[in-house]
Amino acid sequence: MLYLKKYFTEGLIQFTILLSLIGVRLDLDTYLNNQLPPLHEIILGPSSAYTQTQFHNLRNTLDGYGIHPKSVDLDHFFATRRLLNQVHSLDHLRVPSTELSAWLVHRDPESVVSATSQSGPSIALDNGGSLEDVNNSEASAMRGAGGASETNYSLSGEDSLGAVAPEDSQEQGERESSDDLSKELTSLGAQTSLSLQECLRLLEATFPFGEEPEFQTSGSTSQLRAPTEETPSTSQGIPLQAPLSQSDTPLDLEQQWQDIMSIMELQDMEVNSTVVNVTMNNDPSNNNASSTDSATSFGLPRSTLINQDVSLHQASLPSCSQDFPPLFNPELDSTMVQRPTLVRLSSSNSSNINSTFGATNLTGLFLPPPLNSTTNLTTTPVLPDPFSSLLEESMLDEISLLDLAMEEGFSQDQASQLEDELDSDSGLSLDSSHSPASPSNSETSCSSAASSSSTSATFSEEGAVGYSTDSEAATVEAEEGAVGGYQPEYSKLCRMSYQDPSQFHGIPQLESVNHNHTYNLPLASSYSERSQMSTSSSKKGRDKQLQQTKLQPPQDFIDRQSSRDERRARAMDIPFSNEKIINLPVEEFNELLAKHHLNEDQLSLIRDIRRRGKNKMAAQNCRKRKLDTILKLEEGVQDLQREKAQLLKEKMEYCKCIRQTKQKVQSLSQELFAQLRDEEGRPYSASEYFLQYGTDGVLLMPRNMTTEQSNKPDKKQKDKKK
DNA sequence: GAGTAGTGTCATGCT
DNA sequence: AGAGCATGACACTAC
Repeated sequence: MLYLKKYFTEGLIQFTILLSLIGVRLDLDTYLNNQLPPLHEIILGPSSAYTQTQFHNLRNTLDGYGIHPKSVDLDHFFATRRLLNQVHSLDHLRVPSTELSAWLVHRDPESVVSATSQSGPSIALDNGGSLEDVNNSEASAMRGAGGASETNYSLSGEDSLGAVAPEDSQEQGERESSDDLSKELTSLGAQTSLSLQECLRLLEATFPFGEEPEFQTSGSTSQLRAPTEETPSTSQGIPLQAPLSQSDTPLDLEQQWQDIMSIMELQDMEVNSTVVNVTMNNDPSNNNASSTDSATSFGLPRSTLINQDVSLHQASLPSCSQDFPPLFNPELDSTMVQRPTLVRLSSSNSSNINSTFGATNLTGLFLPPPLNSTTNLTTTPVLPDPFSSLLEESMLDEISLLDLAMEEGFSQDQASQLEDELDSDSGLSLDSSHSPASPSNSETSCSSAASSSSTSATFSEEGAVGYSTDSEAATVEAEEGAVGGYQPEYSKLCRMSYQDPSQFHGIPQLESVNHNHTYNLPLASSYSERSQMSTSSSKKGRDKQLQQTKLQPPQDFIDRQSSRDERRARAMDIPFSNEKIINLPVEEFNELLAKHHLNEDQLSLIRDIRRRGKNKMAAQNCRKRKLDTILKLEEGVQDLQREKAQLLKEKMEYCKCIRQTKQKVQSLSQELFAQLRDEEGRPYSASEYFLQYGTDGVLLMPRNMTTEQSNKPDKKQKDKKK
C-alpha cells in the first residue's frame, strides 16, 4: 500500500482516481476468481458493467448535478473529470503495450514465464524481424477485420525488414502442451525471430482463450527478472498457466493499476524520441516510486531489465509527423502523439516500418484497432472491439462528451443550476426570503401555479399587505416548506425569475404582490424569512436560532428585525405600510398621500422609502440578471464544448477511416510491388524503387529520382492500373 | 479574525 | 421634469 500513499501525496486527483479504481479492482477480484474475461478491460477501460457503473456513479455523484457549488465534493467532481479525461486518453495505449509483451516471449525463449506472466506494459523490444512480424500480424489483422483477402504479405522483397521465420515445427507446437511449448521456444532460441502469429498461436495454445496471463499481468521487475534466472524451472515443463494466473492475480491488479497511472503520467510528459528517455521519464518521481513496491513494469527497473534483456538501446521512436502529419492537429495530437511512445518502444527499426508500411504504423498508433487486432488475433478476440467501442463510443459519447463539455465550463454555478433544475421546489423561494409577500411570491406565482395560488391569495387579500396577513403568509410559507425553503445561496439566486409587473397589469392585487415586501411588517418580513429559513433542512443552525428567536418577545423581535425604513415609518407614524408605499402604482400612491395629511418629514420619508424599496428590488433583479447571464454564458460554453467533443470524435473517426484506407493502399501497393518484375524477370528492389500514385495510375519510380525527374515519367515506369 | 456571500443603499445614468 | 429602472460601488451582516 505504500505506492498508494505516494499517489495520495500527489494530489486529490490521483486520490480520486484511486478511489474509483479501487472499486473496479475490488469488483475484478471476484471477476478474476471466476475465471471470467481477462483483465484487459481493466487496463483498457471500462468495458464491463463494473466500470460502467463506476462512471455512472461518477457522473451521478460527481458530475455536479448533485453537488452544491460550495460543496467540497466539487473538488472530487473536477478531479474526477480530469480522471475521466485521463482515462479517455488511455484508450489507445493499452493494447499496443499488451501486444508487445508477446514479443518478449518470442525474443527470449528463456523468458517464457516472464513474458507470459508479465503484462503488456512490459516493453518487449525487438529488432527488425519482430517489427516485421508485428507489421505482418497487424496487417493481417487489418485485412481480417476489413474482410480483405488473406494475401500473404511476407514482404519478400524487403530485405530491410528482416527475416520471416515461419516454421512448420512451430505450427505443430501451437497445438501442444505448455511443456512442449517451452521446449519449442527453447529450441527456437537461436532464431532471431519468428512470426508473430506463430508465436502468439503457441501462446494461445498454451494459455487457453480467456486466461492469457501473458497479456493480463503487468510485468513486475522481479518477475521480469525471474525468467532469465529461473529459466530451468520454466524449461522443465512446469505448467505455466495455473500458477501464473492464480498467484499473480492480486499483484497483477496492482500492477495494472500502476500501469494505468504510469501511462497516464506518460501522457502528461513530453515524448522523447528514444526509448531510454521514455523510460527515464517514467521513473523519476511517480512511476518509479509507485512501482517499487509492486515492482511495476514502468519504472527504472523495467527499463534496466529491458536494456539488459532485450537491448532497448537500439530502439527508436519514429516521428509520427513524418508519415501522418496533416491528420493531427496540435490539440488532438498532444495526446495521440504521446501514445505511440510505448508502442515505439518495441519498434527498433522505424525506417523499416516506414519504408514498408508507411503511415500504417503511425496511424495504427493513432487508433487502436490494428494493434488491437493483433492482440485480438492471438489472445482475446473480444478485447479489441470492446475496448475501442467502449472507449470511443461509450466513453466518448457518455462520458467524454459530457466531461469534455464540463471540463472547462462546467462551473459550480452550473452545477448548482442543474441541481436547482432538478429541484424545482427549492428554486421557488428565492425572493420569498424577504417576506412572504415579497416579489418572490409573485415570482413564485409566475413559475408555479400551485404555490402562487396559495401565496398570492394570502397576500392579495388586503391589497396592501397588512401585518396580520404577513404573519399568516409567513406561516403559509413556512408550512409549504418544500416550496419556500429559503436558502440565500447562489443556486437559489439562480432560480430567481425576473419581476414582470406587466404580467399583473389589470390585477392590482397581484401587481401589488409583484414587488418586494421587505418593507412590510417588520415582524412579518423578517420573521417569516426566518421561518422559511427554518424550513430548510440544511439550516439546522438557523433552525435553532429561530427557535430561540421565537421565544423572544415579539416587539423586541420586531424592533430588532425591522429595517431602518420600517422603524422610521413607525417612528414617524406613517399611517400605511411600507408595502403600499413601495408597491402601489404612482397614481394610487399619490392618492394615498393625498388622503392623509402628512407633514414634510413624513412625505420625505415616504418618498425615500419608496425610492429605496424600488431600488432594492431593482438591485435584486439586477443581481439576478447577472447570475442568469453568467449561467447562460456557461451554458454556451458547455454547448460549445460538447460540440467540440463531438467534432473531435468525428475527427477520430475520419482519421480511423483514413488510416484503414492507407493500410489497404499500402498492402495493395506492396502486393503489387512484389509482383512487379523487370525485363529480366527479377523483382524490383524496394530500396531502389517505389510506387508512386498518380491520376493516371501507379508508377514505379526509382528512389534516387529527384523531384524534377519524377515529373518526367520517361524513366522506368510501368502503368499498373488495378 | 479574515474571507466570502448575501443584501441593502446610494449615486448615477438612462428611458 | 419626474418616475422608474439598471447598475456599479460601498457598507453591513451572517456564516
